[in-house]
Amino acid sequence: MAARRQYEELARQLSAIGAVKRGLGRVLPHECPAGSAAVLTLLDRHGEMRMSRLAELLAIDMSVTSRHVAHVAERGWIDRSPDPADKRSRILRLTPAGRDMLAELSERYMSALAHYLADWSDDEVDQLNALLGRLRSSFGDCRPTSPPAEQTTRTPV
Amino acid sequence: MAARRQYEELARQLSAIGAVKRGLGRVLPHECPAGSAAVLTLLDRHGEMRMSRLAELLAIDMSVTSRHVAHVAERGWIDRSPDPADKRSRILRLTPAGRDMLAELSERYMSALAHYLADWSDDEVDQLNALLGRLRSSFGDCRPTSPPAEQTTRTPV
DNA sequence: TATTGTTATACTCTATAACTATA
DNA sequence: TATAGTTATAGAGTATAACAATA
Repeated sequence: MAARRQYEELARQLSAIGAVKRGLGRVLPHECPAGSAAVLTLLDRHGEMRMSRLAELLAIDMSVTSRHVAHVAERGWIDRSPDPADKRSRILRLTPAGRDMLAELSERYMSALAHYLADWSDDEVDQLNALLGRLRSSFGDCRPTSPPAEQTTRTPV
Repeated sequence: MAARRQYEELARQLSAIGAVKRGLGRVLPHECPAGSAAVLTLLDRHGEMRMSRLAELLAIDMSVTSRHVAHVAERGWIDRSPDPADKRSRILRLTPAGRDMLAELSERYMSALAHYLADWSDDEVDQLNALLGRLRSSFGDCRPTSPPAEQTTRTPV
C-alpha cells in the first residue's frame, strides 16, 4: 500500500502519458488510426475470433469495437465470415492485405521507438512493459458494465 | 537498444493503457473531467502561470488549453487576472474553491488507487512512476509544431 | 427471454486555421 | 511583423440506448 503522494503522482503520470500515445500515433498511416491498428494487432496475436471476444481484449464497448472492425473490413484488412455455429456471430480473420499493413505498422513503430528510446536498455523496456501489464491487470475490468470477471491472474492481452 | 518484439509490446501496452485511464477517469466528479483535473493539478504544483506555460506543461495545443481553462474558470476554480507586464497575457491562479476541488480529486484518486493497487508495494509504484516519467522525457516534444525544445534533461512535469 | 452485433446520438479530447489584441 | 490567447471547425475515440436477428 503506497502513500497518497505516490498515488497522486501516478494519476498525473497517467494523465500525461497521452502525449506519448499521440506522438506514437502520428507515425501511423492516415488510413490506419490507432483503433484500427489495435484490431489488427490483436487478431494477429490471438488468431481469428468473434466481435465479443475482440471487444473484451480491447477493453472497450462492443459498439465501439463494431465501428473499428467496420473500418478495417472496408479496407480489406480483415474479413468477417458467418459463424456456422451461431448465425448471430461473425468470425473475424486477418487477410493477406491485413498482414501487409501489420508489417508496415511494425516498421513504423520500430523506427519511431528506436529513435525516441535510443538510450533505453533492453531491461528498462522490459520493466516498463511488465509494469504496464501489471497495471492493466490490477485494474482488471473496471469498465462501466463490469462483465462476469472470470477469475484469473493472467496478464491482460 | 531493444528488440523489435519489445517495441511492439510497448506499442501494444500503450495502446491498452487507455482502459486504465478511463477507469480512473470514472471516479472524477461530473463537473470536473480529466482535462480540468490536469489544469488544477499543474497550477497547484507549479503555482500561477500564463496560458502558454500551462499548454507546454500539459503538452497540448494552446487552443485546447484555452478551452480547459475556460471550463475551470467558469466554475470558479481558478481566476484569470491580466498580466501587468504584458496585456496580451493572463495570469492563471487557483482559487480557494479550486483547492477544495483538488482535495476532492485527491480523495477520489486515493480511494480508487488504494482499491485497485492494493497488492502493489511502494517500490513498485515508484518504479512505474519513474519509468513513465522517463518515457515522457524520452519522447520529449514530439508534438506536431515542435517548439524550440529547450535543451534540458529535466523530467517533464 | 437473452444474446450478438449494428446504428444513432452525445460527449471528451485534440489539432488546424482564422481571428483579435497587444508587443 | 510577431506573439498571446480565443474561437470555429473537424476528426478520433468512447459510452449509452434503441434496434434487428438469432439462440
